[in-house]
Amino acid sequence: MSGERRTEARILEVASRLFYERGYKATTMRALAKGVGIEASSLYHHFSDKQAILVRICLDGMQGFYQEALERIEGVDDVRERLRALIVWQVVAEARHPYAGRIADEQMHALNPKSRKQLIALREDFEALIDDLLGEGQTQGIWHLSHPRVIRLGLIGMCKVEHWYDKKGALTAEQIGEIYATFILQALAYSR
Amino acid sequence: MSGERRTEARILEVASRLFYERGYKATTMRALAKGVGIEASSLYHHFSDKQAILVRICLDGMQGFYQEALERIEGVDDVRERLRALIVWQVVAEARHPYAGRIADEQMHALNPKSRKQLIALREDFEALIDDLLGEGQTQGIWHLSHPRVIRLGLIGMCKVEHWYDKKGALTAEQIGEIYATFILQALAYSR
DNA sequence: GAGCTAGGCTAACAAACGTTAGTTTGCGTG
DNA sequence: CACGCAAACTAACGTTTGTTAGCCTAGCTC
Repeated sequence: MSGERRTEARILEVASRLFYERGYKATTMRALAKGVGIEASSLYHHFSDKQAILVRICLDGMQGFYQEALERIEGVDDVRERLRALIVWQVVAEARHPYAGRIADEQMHALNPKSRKQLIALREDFEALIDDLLGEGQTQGIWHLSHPRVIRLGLIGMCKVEHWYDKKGALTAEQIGEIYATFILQALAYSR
Repeated sequence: MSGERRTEARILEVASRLFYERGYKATTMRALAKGVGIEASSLYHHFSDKQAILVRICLDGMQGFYQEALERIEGVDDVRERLRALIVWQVVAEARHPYAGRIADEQMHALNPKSRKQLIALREDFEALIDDLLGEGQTQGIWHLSHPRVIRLGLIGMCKVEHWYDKKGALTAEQIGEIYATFILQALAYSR
């Protein structure tokens, strides 16, 4: 049985789901262990403590999200297409790594200060990506926003589909992302 | 000192803030009591148990929100203006009753099944309001949406400003709501 | 085959938790 | 003034929680 090298991955998987469904504090180590199929004390062979599990989920998730965001706009020249790519990616990312995004949002208070700072920094990096993009469009005369930051916050809020997105629904995450991207670009095109 | 008839209101106030900041489970009755300025056991003179406090916050908040939503569109004829009113109200409501909206979203898992059902029903009533509105605009030929439900979900997500709205910021909640309403109506006008 | 390690187990601890019991205090009313 | 009640208190309860200690076993290495 010890050939199963996946225990750590399974812990992260189950923990993500439970932290998402019940919250960090309300998820007990015993419940987590039961979900994985081992005893609570065995969790400590893979993680130093409960906090370390949360840190891994939040930081690894956010790091990967930001990294792929960069990759997806690399080499794309048109401002509109870069923005479209980022919007689609936000939606797709939530579908691909379910729970991680919302945990990072909602369980941030449960993180130790150091990790929380890192997480906030990563999020701000991503936000800066969008702010820059909105600024570029502005200087290029593609749109005219009097409150770009408020719009940016709205865009990000719009893309938080995790709490209703259904894998078995009629639309894929890509399709939903495209719908939002088109919607947003339409509004931007006629902004003043 | 018993002339202070506000203890119950203060409990709800402090509990809202703590449930929002730390989550329901992570908020202890002792911490709540300390915030109010009484002992933990004294909380049980005002509420039967911890759960009852959460129920009050979620259900009363949602009930009030839905009620005023109805009032705000009553007598408004133009579809676009009704939608604008609902969008502004969503933003304003979060600023007026801080925490309540996000608690209802995030701590729903901590609610007993019965109250959870009631809360979901209220939320669905509100969502139906927007769906109807979007449908009306469609039949009147004001916009053409191929996926109105997805758009509705996006609109609601956009209005969740509670986690960044700043009372002392440059913009009032009304102003932010107007910005979003204008943005959304612009996108709708050119949708196909 | 001896010995090490990874990864599981059982049992237990100390702290923290929601809640209850019983008491005290001060105000308003008959 | 006696009484009832609202609202606070102190003290304690039983449970749950994160975590630790110590033991066992299978598989790999020398």
